[in-house]
Amino acid sequence: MPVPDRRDIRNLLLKALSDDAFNMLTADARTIQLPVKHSLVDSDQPNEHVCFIEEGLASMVAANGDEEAVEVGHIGHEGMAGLHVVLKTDTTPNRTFIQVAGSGLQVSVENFTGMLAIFPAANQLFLNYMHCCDVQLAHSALANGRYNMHERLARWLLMCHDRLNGNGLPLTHEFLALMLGVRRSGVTNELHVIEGLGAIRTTRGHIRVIDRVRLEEIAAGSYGVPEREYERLIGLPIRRPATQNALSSR
Amino acid sequence: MPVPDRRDIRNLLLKALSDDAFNMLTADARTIQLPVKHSLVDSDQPNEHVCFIEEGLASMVAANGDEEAVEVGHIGHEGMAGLHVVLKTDTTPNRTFIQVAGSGLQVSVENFTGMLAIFPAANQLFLNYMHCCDVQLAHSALANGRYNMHERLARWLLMCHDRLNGNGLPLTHEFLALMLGVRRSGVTNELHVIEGLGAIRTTRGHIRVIDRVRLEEIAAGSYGVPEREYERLIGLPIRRPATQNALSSR
DNA sequence: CGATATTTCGTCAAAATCGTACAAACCCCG
DNA sequence: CGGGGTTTGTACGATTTTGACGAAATATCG
Repeated sequence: MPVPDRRDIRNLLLKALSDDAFNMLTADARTIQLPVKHSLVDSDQPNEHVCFIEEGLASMVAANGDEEAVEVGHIGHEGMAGLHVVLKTDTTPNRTFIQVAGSGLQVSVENFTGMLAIFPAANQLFLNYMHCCDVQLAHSALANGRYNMHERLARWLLMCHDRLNGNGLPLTHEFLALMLGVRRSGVTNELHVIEGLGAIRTTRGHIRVIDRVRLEEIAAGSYGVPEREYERLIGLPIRRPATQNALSSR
Repeated sequence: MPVPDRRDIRNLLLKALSDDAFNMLTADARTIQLPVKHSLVDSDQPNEHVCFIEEGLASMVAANGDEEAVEVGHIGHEGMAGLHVVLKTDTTPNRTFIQVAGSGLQVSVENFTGMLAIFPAANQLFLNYMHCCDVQLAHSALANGRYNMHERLARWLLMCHDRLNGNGLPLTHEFLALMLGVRRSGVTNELHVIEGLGAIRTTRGHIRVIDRVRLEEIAAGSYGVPEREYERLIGLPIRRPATQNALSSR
């Protein structure tokens, strides 16, 4: 599929690029569909492309020799998959794959790094984004270490809400459990609690945010620092406006 | 204090630099003592220097508006404090400070970034180190999310052991608790268990590793991935040889 | 429509961890 | 030697999370 017109681009990083850099990058790009579980970066495998998410959600997951894994990075229309190529590193032990189906712009690694070499401002933009991801990683560790399921779940829902259109999040409890590294029925319980507090409404395979302010209260300090850093350095808002009782827009 | 002779340098990143890059960097550098709690990077404050650790240990800690904090990065003679300047980012929300007293080479940010601009190989070295720190961050999140105190404590001791000379680690339970984000007396209990397994011996304010192999078994999959990535990309060993019953060398 | 797979709900006892508190052991300094 | 601060050992109940299971509800597809 062809690249959409520049004005229709959703990806914030692409929006932040200069016209010249954008044109060079997209000369070689194409729009691809991103079905659930589609792999964007495999563990310890060089990847041929990076992918700018236009719609949907990807997760970066750290895993190891045991079967253990947790999500450490959240990527939506504000970011890209394959960030390690910004550091000119060929592979990474982390995996990245699609969690909520969508679409994205696929660019070859050569073209991407070539563009970075020519446009210093673009290179700096991606270094800034790299830094934001570092902060997000650090705060994933903080959340996992110091907050309980209640707050972590709210944090996770907020991060999804920031990165998806509308207020409906197509997520199963199973998936949330996998990402948070907790037991599935623990997620079920906590979702009920959060629903009882009036922040969300759940139906099978679907969670709707109805009071974002409340959700931010629940997440407490576990949410916010990486998001503010993104806005400071990239210059575009990532956090959604705090709509209360948004019973509209699915 | 003056910079030591190149051959006496302990820092692995400095060792990996070319002579020219090293000379440029150290023309402006000086050796400084690093007492416990000495701050190397403050939260959201631009720093004037970066610091290459020669001896001792620093921690990068993520914190937020609540009083919550955990260690997310471990820095010893294999690394440097102030890594975000490699990305040309002026500030970071994370703090970095000394945990085990030692010494390091202090270099001004201007000189450091100037050196990076002139020597592409050096720039790539630090990008590689950046990537290693990312992996470490990710695995801090993994450890916090999926491993219990027992394994996390062993992981932490191994990371200290890698970065300090000898087998003695000058650490109090209180400090370990702070870093791991757990209760102090929980650390006490677990240390007893690990001591009972014959991996360490503890005295007041001091932990001695006596069976590293055992310690690695205890840490299970929580330890190892970031270390292997470092060795792959930097080309120098970070993990200590597995000495059993090392009742020698303090 | 009916069969099948997926997703959700709920419950139990057990384990891990926490919060708090206090006493004992230890070290340093005067 | 003796005081004062630091570090460690230990205890208690409370809270959180787990592991394992089966039943109920809902989607999907032929």
